[in-house]
Amino acid sequence: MGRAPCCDKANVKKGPWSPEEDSKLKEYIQKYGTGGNWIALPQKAGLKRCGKSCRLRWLNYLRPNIKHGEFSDEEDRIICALFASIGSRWSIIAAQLPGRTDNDIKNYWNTKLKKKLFMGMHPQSERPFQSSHQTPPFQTQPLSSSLYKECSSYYTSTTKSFSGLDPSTSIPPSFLSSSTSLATHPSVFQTQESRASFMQYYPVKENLLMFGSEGSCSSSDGSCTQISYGRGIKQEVMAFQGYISDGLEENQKFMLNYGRNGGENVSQWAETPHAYFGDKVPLECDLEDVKQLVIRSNSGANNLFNVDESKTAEKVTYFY
DNA sequence: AAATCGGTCAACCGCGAGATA
DNA sequence: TTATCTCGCGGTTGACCGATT
Repeated sequence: MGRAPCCDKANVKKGPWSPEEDSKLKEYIQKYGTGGNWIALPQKAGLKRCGKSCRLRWLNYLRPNIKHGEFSDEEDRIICALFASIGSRWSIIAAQLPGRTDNDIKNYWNTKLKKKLFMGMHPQSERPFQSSHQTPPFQTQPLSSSLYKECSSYYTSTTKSFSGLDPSTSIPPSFLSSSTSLATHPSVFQTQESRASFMQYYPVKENLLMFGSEGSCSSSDGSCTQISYGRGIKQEVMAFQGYISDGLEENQKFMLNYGRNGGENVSQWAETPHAYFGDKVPLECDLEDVKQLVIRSNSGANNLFNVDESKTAEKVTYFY
């Protein structure tokens, strides 16, 4: 038996939203909220739209504080750093860029940023574009030198590791206070190495790696989950633990405490005592992780980061 | 001036996860 | 435990628009 459709496809309007529909939706949500049920919302609001379509329109366009227009270099850097670290988890990346939506960032990455990155690293590139409909982006603006420096320094072929990201500048403070913490997305960390590399970005405050709280509300659904620290957290150690071996005392152990506190999800990284972070903690990723990341991101026909699996490590670095 | 091409981005689709009955 | 429903995510599509031929 197939999946039931979320709405009556025959009786819903598709395509671009009219200003009238926009104002209907906006007015309704501002007055009554979503009611936690997008499926029922269009009927209540007098819209002939699918609930999913309403949700998307609200989240990506109508909700307050949406930022449109050019991305700053700093935003470029953040996207770049996070993409290298966690891949195409756009909602997570969006959560670190207030006012930006996952859709925005995804579009920006696919249409501009990866080309900028490519051009910045290979201004005289002879690299072939492997699909006939891939246009060499020679006309695009080269990556700014600072961003190029940042992104191109991810990978060091001699050590087969990524490095060069300064944790104190690459990740904005809001990253640390996101309501959509990575801690709630265990699948983000597909390998021990990537877990460790991500964790290196988090500052340590009194022996705790912290997620959540502090009023930042940038998740793509516009909702906030207040994270509380300390008291009352049910100590429920979840799926993953990380080990960081470089820049820390050997095999320093971190644990994610995750659970619910009075109906709220709470999560908290904790470390055993005596850990320290040096001034510069290199970002370490296993080469295979990166290859897999690139290969995975390659499935689309328009992807510029085509990688032949047979390429050497040196050639893999070519793309970053 | 018309046709074609390429880039952008809003919107759609299908799937997995989580909640609930 | 299972079935069903809704939400949210990431990949993809296609309309639109400006540039080029």
